[in-house]
Amino acid sequence: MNKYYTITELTREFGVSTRTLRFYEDEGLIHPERRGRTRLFRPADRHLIKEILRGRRIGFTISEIREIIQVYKDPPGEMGQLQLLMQKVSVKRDDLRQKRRDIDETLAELDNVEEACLTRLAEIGVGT
Amino acid sequence: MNKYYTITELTREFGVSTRTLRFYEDEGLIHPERRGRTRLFRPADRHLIKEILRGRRIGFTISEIREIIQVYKDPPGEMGQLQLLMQKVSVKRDDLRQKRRDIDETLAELDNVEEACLTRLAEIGVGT
DNA sequence: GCAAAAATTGACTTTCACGTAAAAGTAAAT
DNA sequence: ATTTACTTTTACGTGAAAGTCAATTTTTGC
Repeated sequence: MNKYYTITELTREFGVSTRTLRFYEDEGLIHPERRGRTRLFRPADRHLIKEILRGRRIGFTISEIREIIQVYKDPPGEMGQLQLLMQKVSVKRDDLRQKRRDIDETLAELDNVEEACLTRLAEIGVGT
Repeated sequence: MNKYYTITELTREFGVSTRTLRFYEDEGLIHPERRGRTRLFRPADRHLIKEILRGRRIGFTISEIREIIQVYKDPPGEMGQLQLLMQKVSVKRDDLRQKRRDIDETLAELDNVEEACLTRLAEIGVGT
């Protein structure tokens, strides 16, 4: 069996264009197999794409995403590299925590906006 | 009294360039006063900049930020506009919630990365 | 086995959010 | 009065992440 996905199956599933997936391949994020020139995506590729898009949603750059993926494939063996990586992880973590605070604050603001809207609607509604 | 801020004071406080603040003015996000040609920022401007940067951190575009700011200055008076706005708010909210999930998942992943690093370090440390 | 649909490559274009350089005006301090 | 530190406008440049277009293959359905 060993299911394969075509490129358009995946573009439909994830709502991205073929150009995007090819771009990710060019950037070395994914390595779909080939039958001739045609790309064949395996479940592993599909999973990777999921992770890529998640990274994208929270604002990681392509190279940041690439870096994370690299770690999984081949964790650095050298001491210095490892320490550097851990530093980066720590920075990223702080960054993400800040983002979460930002999101919470913005969500609260959106609540305000909504309430203001409802009030307005009520006013208008009464006047009609 | 009525404190004014110079542009560089604010760039230092927020870690952005003058170009950035001027750009935000060009984009209609802020409207600092002028003494001659020189910009004078009031506390209100400073506060707005804070909000803009928060929006930026979570990936809002300039026009999305502009939209939110607009609502505060001048909530739409027309019914249709209001409903449209509320729809947008609802979409944004969903978007932000998704982002928060993404962040949580990524934080968990970073924990894994870190642990893998620590394990590696221990291995190497022993071998030395 | 042949047409239609789908996939490929390559080059060019676009959008966003500023960066950068140039040339000149201001303002306070020495 | 001159230096020093900012500030201004104008205008072109840039990098990331794709979008678009065109000209070929390749695959699939019948």
